[in-house]
Amino acid sequence: MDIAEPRFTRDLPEVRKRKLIEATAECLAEFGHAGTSVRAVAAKANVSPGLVAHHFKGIDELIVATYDYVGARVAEALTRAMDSAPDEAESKLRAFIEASFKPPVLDRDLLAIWLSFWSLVRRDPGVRKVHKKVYADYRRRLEQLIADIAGARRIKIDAHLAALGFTAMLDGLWLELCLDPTTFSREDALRIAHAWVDDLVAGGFRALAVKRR
Amino acid sequence: MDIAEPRFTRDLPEVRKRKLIEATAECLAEFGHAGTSVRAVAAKANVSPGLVAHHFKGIDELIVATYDYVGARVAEALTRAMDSAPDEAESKLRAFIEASFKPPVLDRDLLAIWLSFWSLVRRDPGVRKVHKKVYADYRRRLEQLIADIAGARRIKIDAHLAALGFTAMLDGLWLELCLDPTTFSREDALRIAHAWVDDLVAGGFRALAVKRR
DNA sequence: TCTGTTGTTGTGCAAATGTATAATAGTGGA
DNA sequence: TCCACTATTATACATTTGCACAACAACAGA
Repeated sequence: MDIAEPRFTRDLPEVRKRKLIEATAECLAEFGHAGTSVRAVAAKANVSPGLVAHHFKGIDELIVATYDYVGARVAEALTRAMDSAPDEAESKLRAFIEASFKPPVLDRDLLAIWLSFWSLVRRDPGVRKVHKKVYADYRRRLEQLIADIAGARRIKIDAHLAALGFTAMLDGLWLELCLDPTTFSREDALRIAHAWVDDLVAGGFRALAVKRR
Repeated sequence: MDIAEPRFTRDLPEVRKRKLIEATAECLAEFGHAGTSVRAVAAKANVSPGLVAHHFKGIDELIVATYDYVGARVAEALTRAMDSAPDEAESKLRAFIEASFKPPVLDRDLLAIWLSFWSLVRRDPGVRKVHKKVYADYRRRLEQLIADIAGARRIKIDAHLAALGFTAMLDGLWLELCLDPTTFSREDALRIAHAWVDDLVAGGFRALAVKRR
């Protein structure tokens, strides 16, 4: 008669870790950095607080893991957008822009995670390393696209500097749009970013032509 | 004989508040958002914890006040730079750029304060209001400069959109430079920003020419 | 010199936090 | 069916947090 219903289910460490990471993401989105504690995450994941300590050293490590996880999903979304675009640099760059300003990239919840992570960058060398790597990858892809576009059109440009400026602009627009979607719109951001590409294609940014690094 | 040395000195509310605000700024810079509590601030300011509660409702209100205070100092620094430039829009814009990428604006400590503030924007309507105002002012000034530059050269451009893109780029560069000064340099950021102005002056950004808002 | 105002202290307390620990019980393999 | 492994729970404990309170004392005005 008594179907012994298990008081808890046992998961492979990787599975449980992923669940905890997802719970952390929810906590950061819902309560912010200040409200995201080991206990809050445990409650959100319906497990005991001790379990979090069993899998992660502390809340900081959990936030880093969350950044890793969510960051990979963002990179995926961007890659998918580029892959489904025609096999031509400009189209891919524009697909990248489009993907940058719609979910899952344009997402208030994502910003909360990013903010928490950024606040850890300064004090934790390991975090700094992860951040460096993620952004280097991010920029390398854009730099390549920009170099391809310029190369095909015989435009002389320091693709490295151009990519720095372009990513900074995308980041800034993304940040502001997540923080306060009422000041300007998705469409404004898209127009601005596409205009930058128009300018690149038209041979603008001549001041960045000289390679000097 | 006994020179009664006062156990504490009495300050006017405004003076004491400023001291607490400065202590908060130091805490945010030193310990980050997580390590900035009422007690930490009190210790940094050499006062009792109770005093903080006497002047501010809680740590959040203190962080907002700190953002207000520091934000005003930043705006001051930028204004001073523009005022000491020749009375011509392009010169002023370039002075603005130069000031943006050197202390006290380019400052790791400042970023810590900004990050804390940003993390409050989402949940607190009052904070959101302050943020909106600060950024609106910031953009209005740049928009005016851009409009002046374009107007003097008979260049058709949507100054509003252009200012949005330009501020986003400055913010992105500033953010990245504060987070990790090793990926690229102050000089890189300056070149990129100045190149944007070069492009504007040369009549670039034709895609933003159509006013459509 | 006295007195009222209020900035300031010091302390206490309940709640929340991180971490450690022993005990428990799912789960796969023998 | 039993056993070993370990994911998981439950609990405890020392700290830290925000908040509240009463008492104190600096300072200005009379």
